[in-house]
Formats: sequence, C-alpha cells, structure tokens
Amino acid sequence: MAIVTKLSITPPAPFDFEFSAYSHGWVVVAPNSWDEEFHKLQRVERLSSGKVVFLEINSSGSVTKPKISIDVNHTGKLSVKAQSEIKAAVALMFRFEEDFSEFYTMCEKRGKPWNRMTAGLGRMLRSPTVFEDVIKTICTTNIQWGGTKRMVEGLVDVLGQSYPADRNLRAFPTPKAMAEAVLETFTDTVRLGYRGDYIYTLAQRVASGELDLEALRDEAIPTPELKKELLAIKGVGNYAAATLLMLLGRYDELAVDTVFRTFVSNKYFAGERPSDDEAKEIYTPWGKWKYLAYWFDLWQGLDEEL
DNA sequence: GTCCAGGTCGCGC
DNA sequence: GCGCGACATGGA
Repeated sequence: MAIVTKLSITPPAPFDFEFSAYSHGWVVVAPNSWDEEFHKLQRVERLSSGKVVFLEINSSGSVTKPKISIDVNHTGKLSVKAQSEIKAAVALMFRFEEDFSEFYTMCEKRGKPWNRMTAGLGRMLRSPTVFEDVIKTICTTNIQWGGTKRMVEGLVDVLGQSYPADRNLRAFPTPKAMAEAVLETFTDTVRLGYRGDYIYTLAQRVASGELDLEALRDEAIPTPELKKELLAIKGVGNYAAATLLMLLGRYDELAVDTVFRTFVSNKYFAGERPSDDEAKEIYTPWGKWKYLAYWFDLWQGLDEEL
C-alpha cells in the first residue's frame, strides 16, 4: 500500500546533518523522531492538500559536499507540487537560507573548542511552520522536558491527522483542527494544564486569519519589533520570545531559564548565583550571535561530561 | 507528602 | 517599570 518516493536536496556547505538534526530537543518531539540505528530524522507531515506522508530524512553527502535524502513514504500519487512542498519544508527545518559565515569567523578567531562550530554546526532544527514552533515552545515553559514531550505528543495523538498506511503515525495538528476542537480537549484530554487556554486561543487566532505567524519570518522586521509581536502572544514571555527569535534565525537574545542560570552559575561564577544581567554579560562579545554561542557552550559542557 | 520544572500572567505599587 | 502569588501537571 505504501510507496516510497526518493527526493534529494542540497544544503549550503558546510553542513553537518547529524549535529543539525540533533542540535536541540526538537528532534525527539512529536511528530519528529530519531532513528538511532540508521541515523535518520523521521517526521510525519501533512501537506497543504491534506495528504499525510511519512518522511525519513538522512544525509547522503559529507560536511563539505552535503546532500540530504528524503524518503517519502506515501499512499497514492505524490504530485510534483507535493514533492516541492516537502523539499521546501525540509529546507526550512535546516535553515538553508541562513548564512553563518560571520559567526564561523568569530568562532575561528576564538580557537578551540569554538572552531568546532565551523564544521557545519549551528543550524538549530526547527519546525516547518512557526505555528508548530510557538506551540512547542509554550510547552517547554515551567515544566520539565518529559512534560513537554508528553504534552506535544498528546496534541499530535488527539488532534493530528493520520498517515493512511500506519494510523498510529500522526502529523502535527493544523490551526484549523485545533480551533475546531473544544477547550476541554486541551485541558482534560491532552492535559495541558493552564497552557490549554493559551494554545487553544492561539490556534483560533491563527485559524481565523487574525494572526499570521508565518509573516514573522520576514527579515525586514527589526528584531525588537519582532520580539514585541512574540511577547503579545499569550503564554510567551521573555524566555519563550528569545527561544522563538532563535528559531526565526535571530540570535541576539538569550533565553534565560533555569538551565541557562544553572549553567552560567556553575561555569563562570563558581556556583554563586549572579543576577540575570550579570549572567547575560558573559555572551555580550558575541553580539548578534549570543544564543548560538551560549548553546554551543552548554552543549560543549555536556559533551565533556560524557 | 512536598517541591518545582528549559516561566508567564495579572495585579498592585 | 518591579515584586509577588497563582497557575496545572507529573516527575523527582
């Protein structure tokens, strides 16, 4: 019943597929998953036609000559339009349009371990739609990582559309599907707690056309203005806005949360607890690349422990 | 049982 | 603008 159509796209070099896929937690949050054995990013995707496909994405090139292969598992015919839509979605997930050369130059100047970044790191994985990233980010606030995964998985299971060849695989729900549900679905069924209202309201605003989240990708919007628009979303505060700015390709702001505070305190303040402003100053030299610098610093710290 | 998490809101000052 | 309590849920 299921057919596989093979597609391939070429990211800008340098590009490290596995580091990019596993750049942060999104890789294991529904409807994404990571195939440990074959090092593939898997994702259930709903196309604009309503067709749901199951994508298996992996590298078929090298860091300097990168290529991404996409195995599209689908039923019926996969139109040319559908194929280009899938390629565009994957290109968005891996930020093909972003240029990291200035950041890499700074890393090169710093020497080790920062120069590791220049081997195609820094492309933090994101979702094909801003809507999905906003909801997932709201689901990371005031909760542990396990709770985030549980809540997003619940949204996908209850409201996401099934892949016909395997009904257990579901895509991230559309704004419309969420808007047409009732509040109790979010609170009582998915158990989103107080976030249920935020997410339901957001879905209604997006579905009605009142709020155009995709418009926030516009590079012409100055970062401070973009931040203001993000903060206007209920459930999005300073931490979530900084996280979303990162997901939108703006790295000026640091996402100050318990992870950030604990890490900076331990690494730079001998366990003493600095003020948030003092903690943020650590990354001031990185200018518009602060978030990436922090993230690599954090990741590098975790890596050394292994 | 108690505390709190990759925080944010609404209020009062 | 800043401080403070409330907030749902489930894991530690």
